Amino acid sequence: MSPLADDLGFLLSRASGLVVRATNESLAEIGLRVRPYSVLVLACDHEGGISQRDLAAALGLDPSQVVALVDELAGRGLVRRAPSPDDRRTKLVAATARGRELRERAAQLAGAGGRRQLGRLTAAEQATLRDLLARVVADPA
Amino acid sequence: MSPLADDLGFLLSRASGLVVRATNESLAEIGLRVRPYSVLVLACDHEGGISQRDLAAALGLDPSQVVALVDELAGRGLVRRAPSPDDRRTKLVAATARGRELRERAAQLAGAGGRRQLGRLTAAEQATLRDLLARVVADPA
DNA sequence: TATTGTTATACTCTATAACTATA
DNA sequence: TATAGTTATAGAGTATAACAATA
Repeated sequence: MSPLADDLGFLLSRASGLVVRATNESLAEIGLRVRPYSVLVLACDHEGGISQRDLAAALGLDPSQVVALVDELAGRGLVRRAPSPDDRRTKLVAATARGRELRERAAQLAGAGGRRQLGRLTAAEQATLRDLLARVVADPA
Repeated sequence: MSPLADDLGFLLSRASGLVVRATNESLAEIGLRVRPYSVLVLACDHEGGISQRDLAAALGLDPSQVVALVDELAGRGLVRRAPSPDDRRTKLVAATARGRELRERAAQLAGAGGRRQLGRLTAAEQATLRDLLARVVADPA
């Protein structure tokens, strides 16, 4: 008999929706949205490139969803697909110089967008929230 | 090592996605999903009915999205639309007896679904999470 | 046989614009 | 003029199934 405003699942999806929307609005200035941005971040942070399978796992997406995201970034010259030297099935997605350059600006914009909602919490509270959510999200393996 | 794993916005949308999916899977047994379920809850908790405009505000949706949700529940005889005595533009959405009956089972199922992810936190931690999210979500007015 | 990337498809969600009937 | 509900539409997100190349 708990009212909706106390429902953790509802609060979670509401908070997520607001933060994603605010972040998308900030990223619009450089023609990015949250999903492609997160792909760019992962590509930048893996020097030798990251396979689409690993990309999908890191983002919690199905590999089939990753294709269009990489296509979009590759079409803009922000990442490129390179065949893996170890396994010819695998394509390694790596950031280009332009991609790395844009990533810095993107990170600033994304941060500013998120703060429109999350700035209501102190730094300590944000850290608490981060720890709690990390445990909710963690793979129980 | 993943930098995204420290991003609060990413964690939020990931956690929300997992909880919503688990809840939808649980609710599938009675042919409901999270959104229609939340409408049913609000209809049940407002004895005299709630206007679609207030429903939209409470759920953070556009009024146009509420129409199909109410249609679906009304089509199953779980809620009904009644004209407001005060304003003939307004329709009050109220739960039927069948709606109230199903709501109890639905709440059990939704709770069980959410616990598949949120049960990793103690009750105290869940309360902390609830308070933090409530502040992120709150209207700053 | 199993896995990586891919295509295809369908359904849900989100976001707007515009219309109607009331106020 | 403004508001409540509605219709319509388009784009983004989610979920599966199946296929080709490779392991």
